[in-house]
Amino acid sequence: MADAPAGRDYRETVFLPDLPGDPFPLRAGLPKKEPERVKHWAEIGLYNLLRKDAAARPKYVFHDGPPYANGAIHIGHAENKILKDLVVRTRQMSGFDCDFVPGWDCHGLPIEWKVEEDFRKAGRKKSEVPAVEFRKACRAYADKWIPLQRDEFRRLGIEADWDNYYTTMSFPAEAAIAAEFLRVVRTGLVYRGSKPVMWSPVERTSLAEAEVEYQEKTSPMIWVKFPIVGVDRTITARSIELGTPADASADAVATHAKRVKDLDGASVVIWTTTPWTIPGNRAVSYSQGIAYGVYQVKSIEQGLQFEPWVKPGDKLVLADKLAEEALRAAKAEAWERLDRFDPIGVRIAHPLRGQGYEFDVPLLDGDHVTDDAGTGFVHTAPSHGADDFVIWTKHFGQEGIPFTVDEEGKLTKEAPGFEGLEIIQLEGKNLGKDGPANKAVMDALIAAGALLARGQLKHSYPHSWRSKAPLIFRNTPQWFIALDREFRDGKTLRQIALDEIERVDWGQKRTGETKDQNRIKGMIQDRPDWLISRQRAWGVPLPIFVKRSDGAILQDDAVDARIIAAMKEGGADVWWATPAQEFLGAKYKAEDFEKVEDILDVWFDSGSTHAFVVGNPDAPTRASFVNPVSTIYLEGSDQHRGWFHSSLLESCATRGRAPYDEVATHGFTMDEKGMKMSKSIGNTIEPQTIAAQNGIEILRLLIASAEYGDDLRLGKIMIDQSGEMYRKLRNTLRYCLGSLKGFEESERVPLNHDLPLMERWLLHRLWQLDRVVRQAYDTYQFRVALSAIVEFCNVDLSAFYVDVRKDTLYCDAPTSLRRRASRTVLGETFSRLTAWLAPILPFTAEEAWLTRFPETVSVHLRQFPQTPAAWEDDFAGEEVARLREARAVVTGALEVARRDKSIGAALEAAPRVFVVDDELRASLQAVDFAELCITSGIVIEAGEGPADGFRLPEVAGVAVVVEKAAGVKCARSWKYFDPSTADPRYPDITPRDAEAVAAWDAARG
RNA sequence: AGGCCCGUAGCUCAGUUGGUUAGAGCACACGCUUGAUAAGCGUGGGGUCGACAGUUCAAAUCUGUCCGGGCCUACCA
Repeated sequence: MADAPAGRDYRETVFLPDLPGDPFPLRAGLPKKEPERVKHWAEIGLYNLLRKDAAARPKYVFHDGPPYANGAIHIGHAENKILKDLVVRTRQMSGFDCDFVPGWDCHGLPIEWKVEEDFRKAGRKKSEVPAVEFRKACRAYADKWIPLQRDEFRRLGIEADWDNYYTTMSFPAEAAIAAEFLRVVRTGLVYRGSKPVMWSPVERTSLAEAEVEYQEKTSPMIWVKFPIVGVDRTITARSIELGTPADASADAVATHAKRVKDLDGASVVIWTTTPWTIPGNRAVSYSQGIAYGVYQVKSIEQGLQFEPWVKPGDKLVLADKLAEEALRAAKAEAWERLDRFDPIGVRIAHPLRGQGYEFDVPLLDGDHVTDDAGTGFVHTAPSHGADDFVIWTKHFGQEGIPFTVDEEGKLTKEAPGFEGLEIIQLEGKNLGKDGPANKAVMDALIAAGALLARGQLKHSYPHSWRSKAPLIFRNTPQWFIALDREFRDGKTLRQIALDEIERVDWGQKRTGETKDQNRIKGMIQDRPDWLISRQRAWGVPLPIFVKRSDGAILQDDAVDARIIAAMKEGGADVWWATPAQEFLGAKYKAEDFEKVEDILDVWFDSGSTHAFVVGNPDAPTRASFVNPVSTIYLEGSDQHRGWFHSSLLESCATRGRAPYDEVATHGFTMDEKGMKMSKSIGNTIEPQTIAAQNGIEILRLLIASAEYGDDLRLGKIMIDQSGEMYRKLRNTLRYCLGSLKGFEESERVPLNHDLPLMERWLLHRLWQLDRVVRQAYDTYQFRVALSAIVEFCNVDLSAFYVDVRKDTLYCDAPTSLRRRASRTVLGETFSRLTAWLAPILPFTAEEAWLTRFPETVSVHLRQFPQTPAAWEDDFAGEEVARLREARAVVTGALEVARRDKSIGAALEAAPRVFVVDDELRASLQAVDFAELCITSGIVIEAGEGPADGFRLPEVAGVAVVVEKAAGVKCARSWKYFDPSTADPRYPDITPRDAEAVAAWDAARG
């Protein structure tokens, strides 16, 4: 072959990066390939291999917050689980053992509703279905969804212990949740109080806000007088300053005297549309922001067909803005404003004083009071309204809130004079209409002379969405966990929780962001006691007995142990299915105790998962949870009031510490305009759709590149952009694979400063990138890592290193040191890129890795490669940066020449480069600058260069004049060269190419 | 309605303690290449930093008000 004819086609001698059979095509076919890979990982038991591999490493616990076992997963679930997967995978590859046990939350209303509906369709009311049967149906419902969701999560590429997931409804979990509650009971924090809830007398049940619908209803409205019975001398700011209990100045005495005179016989007037709540009245609220006056009636309207209740001379206290309206309703004709009214120190009586309502009624300052309607004073019945309850408990705690209404909506003996009266009619054709309670109360008020006026009002009123009957607010006994009761080293639960919030890293240690910490802190600071009892069916009971004689909770280890043991065997159902005496044993008599039948707030369930899933902190459930370096929770930012919150309180109550060391949050998925996704608007995007159309890695990449702490925007443009990013990354891996084709260990060169500058520089870049990527992954800032990787691939590799080195890679002989160095360093690059990308692109990284190393098991069993400190090479870094600046002037000049049509490809040029600076000129001369500029030749000269030379304003002292390359075009490398230098055997190619072809020919005989 | 948070090029993001003409990648336009080719390279256009007011010699950066958006304020998870 030595005498190869001129005009030979050298293409076969060029080391092009195409791969035989193209095992790693640019067109990835992700939608089809991803599910196959998931199946493969399951088959080889990758998860167990990961555990085995990492068994000896430090532990890092990621505790999965359980999604609700109901319905197909949506895009929010996908973001959540993908972010978790990113953390788990990066921890695992950063030298830790990061075991991930996924879980499901199973109890709660949504399933209860669904099951209730199913029973109703079958013609059975919930009240007719035995509790155990009903619960069994709920369990079956959750059980149906778990495997479906699990498969959807696996499709997202989430690596987890999918065969050993946890649920909050497994028997051991239910027993553990009950046991956790009993632990809290032992702290003394659990107490029985009460709270008004939305109640449907017709259905005899409480309702959730979501079960309530608002409809028009006509109600009576009444203005009621609360007589003023005393005016105390007030303590002014000035007297406090002077240290005297009351202002004793002569002026103050006179002012007080006038005040007493003005208010003598006066009444504070309230307005309400629920007369039946008057027996429950315990306070009147006012607002400091409203101006009030004392009004005296001068005359009443004449010619009325009835005698109004108001009389000339009556003194009424009203908000100035609403006084006229109230006085007109009372049929007053003329009145006089005697004075402004100051509520401080005024004592008033219940309007039914003398009939069992002997107490004074305090005047309370409340933010909820407005002067938009009514009288500016708000009738406050803590049993019958949320605002009422809040303002009352703020001043007086749980004391003194009466139970004036029973579960049928009848007034009780705590409403003297009205016992047994129905608020709403429960039967007959008037079902849902007002019962006799309203009229009876109004009659009593009239008889007491306390009614000022009345009328009728059509307004929006809550109704049950099922029975359509009107609802009432009813005070019911409930169980609470106290936040401000000292229990552990003299600290309260609130204090311990706040201390733990300081200890935990909410991002302030990782990124300096304090918003999550502030948010949870604010919530814990402000929240009321934890209401933990619910009158529902699908949950874990409060497994306690209350002594009838004194209301104390029975605390007996033997009883508790029997309850827990039974639940471990038979689940929470045993609480309903087992006679109380069996739990109580021989020591107690069942009839002496009330068995609590409420269920626990489902937040208590999820707040207890740390106890039975990871065994926080001293009873780890797996070897991989022993002595963790750190325990992290990561959820949507709504969980500040959800899981983060309940877990914190539960664990602080039972263990005195938060169950986590780190918390990270993510925002919500929005549409492309940043608007909330909703089915009714039709702007939702399903993860299943992205998986089927684009491949789930496109979504993973999108999430990894986002600032996930903020809301995530999702639309076609973003998905397309992510697809482009994917293509670039994949093509980079593909090019590496092609360039490394047939690489053998013997070809490897030592990685030291004897390498060519380009390779020294590339190693230096990898060293830099290594630091950025590690630091970013350590702080869960995936976008920082990814953008550094992408920029490296685009700017350093594709546009520079590879572009320059193509000539070497394609045309040098295999023995060329330059080519060997390049391939060795590209191997290191490939090694790092596949590792760094593996958490984000688990499918593609695996595909690339196994394409190069088919004998290995999985890229995911790797660690992020250690990068030797010796790769740091500031000289190479700075030198190449200078060379690239000069190169930018050359490419700029070539672009001008191209526009002139004087050249096409860069190889057609041989520019002259004028460099003023001696040092820079020396740098250019120290390397093959033509190679860097991908030109066939280059001339470096000293000086400013000609005036019409090409210059860039940002690169001073460099000018370029483009000249066409001399000689002939090499038939192999397409470089222009002097044919007189050619090897006679290969006259049409450069000597370098001739050497390579000779070797190629020799290898093939 | 309140509490907390977000708002920099078409898109995703950088912008150190306030300090020169506000950056990157992608997208877009034009050109080159046709040996990364349903690829690769180069050049270029594009931003009153949500709006307004203030503090300052100087504001994307600090303060206030407003606008737009989100989460929370559920016997929802």
